[in-house]
Amino acid sequence: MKIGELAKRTGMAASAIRFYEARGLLKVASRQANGYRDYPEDAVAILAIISDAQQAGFTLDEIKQLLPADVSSWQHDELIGILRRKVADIEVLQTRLAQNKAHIQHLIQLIESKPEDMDCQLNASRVMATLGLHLEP
Amino acid sequence: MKIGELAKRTGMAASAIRFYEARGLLKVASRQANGYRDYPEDAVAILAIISDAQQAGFTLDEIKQLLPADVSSWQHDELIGILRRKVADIEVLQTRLAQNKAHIQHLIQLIESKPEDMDCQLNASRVMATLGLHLEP
DNA sequence: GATAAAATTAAAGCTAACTTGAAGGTCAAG
DNA sequence: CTTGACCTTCAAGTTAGCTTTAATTTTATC
Repeated sequence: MKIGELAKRTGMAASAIRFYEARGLLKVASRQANGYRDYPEDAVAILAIISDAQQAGFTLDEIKQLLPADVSSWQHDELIGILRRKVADIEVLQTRLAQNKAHIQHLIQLIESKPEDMDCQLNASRVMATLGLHLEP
Repeated sequence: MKIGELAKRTGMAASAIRFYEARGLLKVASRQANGYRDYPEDAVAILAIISDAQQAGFTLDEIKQLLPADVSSWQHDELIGILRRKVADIEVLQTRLAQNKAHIQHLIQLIESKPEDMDCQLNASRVMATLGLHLEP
């Protein structure tokens, strides 16, 4: 499969695929007689993994660790370690997001419960005060 | 207060504070006779808001919308709109994070439940297959 | 055989959010 | 009056993750 087809099948830009190769995420593709890269079917799955891992919040460098050139060389413990750490990271993010969401909702409440006769200036100050008081831990 | 003190009190670098001013997030600071920036106490609170908003996932441009130079000019409806959109964004993120977490945990399960006599190669393939089958929507 | 579509490379460009560096003014201490 | 900490500006550098451009070759199509 040439890079164009691989690009279409993965939804990635050919430039991105070459970029991944340059970064060492993809093992260097074999070449056809004309010099064009020639990919095996597997490449689609590997790029899918890269794309998924990225959506899961892994950086390209982390993904590189996760995907040694030789798939059979995956290190059980190392892999598990990386995955566990990522779960921990996600949990931290979840907590932060929940706090931020609660916070913003609190702000919305505050702003909406503004007495109709309160002027903008005062309301703004009230909001400011709240931000100052509650946003920081 | 000079920029150095403000930096210390907010935990930000002076360069970052100047950067925010250049980006229009902070109103241009008044100057002392010698040309040094001179900040009022309020600046600490404003920088705290910027920092918090950032942690909440707002970009500097969004924060700029949230923080008009003149606090009293906050537009009720506009502000509410921005906040609601941010809550929606956070909810999308929460869903994705939950999915990613579940996914990674599933992988950990798969890898850990590997029969002791299965060789690495096979296990790797199994993991690969799982990734291919389940990571994409 | 002429085009157009697709491939190659290396290098430069882009966005975000800053930091760093250069070159220099200001100020308190000794 | 010199040293060093702190301030100024402006320009350029940094990291991530790609994209764009340019110059060139190959392949497919009319």
